[in-house]
Amino acid sequence: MPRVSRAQAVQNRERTVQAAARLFRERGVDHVSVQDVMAAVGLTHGGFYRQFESKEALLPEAARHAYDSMAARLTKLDAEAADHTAAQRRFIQTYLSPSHRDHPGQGCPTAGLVQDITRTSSTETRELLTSGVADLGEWLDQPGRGGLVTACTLIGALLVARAAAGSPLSAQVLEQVSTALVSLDSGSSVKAEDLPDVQEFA
Amino acid sequence: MPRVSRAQAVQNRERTVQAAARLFRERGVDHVSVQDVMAAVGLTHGGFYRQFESKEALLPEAARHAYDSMAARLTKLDAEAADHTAAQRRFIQTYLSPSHRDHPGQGCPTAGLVQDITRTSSTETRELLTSGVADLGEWLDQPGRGGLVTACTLIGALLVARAAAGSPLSAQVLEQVSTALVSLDSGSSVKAEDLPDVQEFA
DNA sequence: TGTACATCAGTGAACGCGCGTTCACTGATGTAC
DNA sequence: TGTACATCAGTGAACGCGCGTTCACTGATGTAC
Repeated sequence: MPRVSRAQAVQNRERTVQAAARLFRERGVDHVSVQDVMAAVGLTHGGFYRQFESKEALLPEAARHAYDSMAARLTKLDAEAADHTAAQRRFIQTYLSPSHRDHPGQGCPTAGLVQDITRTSSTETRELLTSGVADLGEWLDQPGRGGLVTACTLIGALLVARAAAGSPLSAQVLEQVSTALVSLDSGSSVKAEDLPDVQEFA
Repeated sequence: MPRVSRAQAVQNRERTVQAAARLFRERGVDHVSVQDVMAAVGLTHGGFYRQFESKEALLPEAARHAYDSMAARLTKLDAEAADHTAAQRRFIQTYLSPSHRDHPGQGCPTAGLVQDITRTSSTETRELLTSGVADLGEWLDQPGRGGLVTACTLIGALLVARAAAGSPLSAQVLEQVSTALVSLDSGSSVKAEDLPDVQEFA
């Protein structure tokens, strides 16, 4: 099996980063072993060190991958929506959907990695979060409501909804925050039932 | 040394829970060993199991301790402030202070433990977070702004500010969110410089 | 194009370490008389 | 109140396990001629 083509090796590396980006967000860095990541790509753990210096070195690459997906999502929303305000509204609804709560692996990198990034010594990784939040804040900016505030509200609500999963409070948080942000946005009161049925964040 | 009085043993147990409540919030459960907790109380690790069934059993007790402190803080704020609105304003300012950002050990249990509680299998612990957030939401409730939304905004802002510590964004988040929440509260624009100098959250 | 050799991606056993947990032991505390 | 004994909080060595990392090895790939 071993000694795979150069192209294959490069692809394996990319898939490893992608798997780590998902697993780290799902379980947190500490609950994902090198073996877990490699198994997710169909390889054994030993080969990991021919591609990465250490497990620690995976975090910045995984974070970059996750934040790139996030940026792509924002661009796509703008392309698909009627205008930026509509894109913002759609983003908020999707962000606060039960689906996003239940699938952190493909979800918001900030929500999935805050804790690990808070404790990492990797400046690079911390800067990824910082610019990711700043960019999201700009994208969410509205007259009368700073985008950074909206971003923090979304992140806090999602994290609380995840921790409270199983309790009625979880859905309640998603609904109340969604309603508050969207109605402020449109200037009119919007009921949770009227929101479009949002399936997947990723 | 061993065989300490009954009263001393009870006190040692309480101090152990207290130390865990601090350390878990500071570093996360996974980065705190049983030895760390016992050493913080001046004991050795072996004795731990005469007081607790396992390390896992510490989390609900630590969480309860932390949420009790939180509840006491809210009560105290109401007692000291002119009215509830003033207490709310003061809470928000303290919550979003650099001091609270830099000292998670005595700070908000939800912000400090969300990640660990999200992943725990302890229903008891999850319920502590759930009722803690619900209570805070009620306490923060205002006409025109659901308290749950405010609570999520505070939590999200604090977590982002912690992860971004060292970057200008960190202080920016604290200031912008504080200003947004307090000015909405009072109905007038309040500048960050005008906020009282808040030293400690705990 | 074909051949011989070097490279190196991936394998899987092994190592070292930290951590949760156990256990025999100690000796002051608490209790029974 | 005093005495003898049982209890048990705390000690520190030891165990087992998982995980990050290393390393000798394999054999297809890539390259030099």
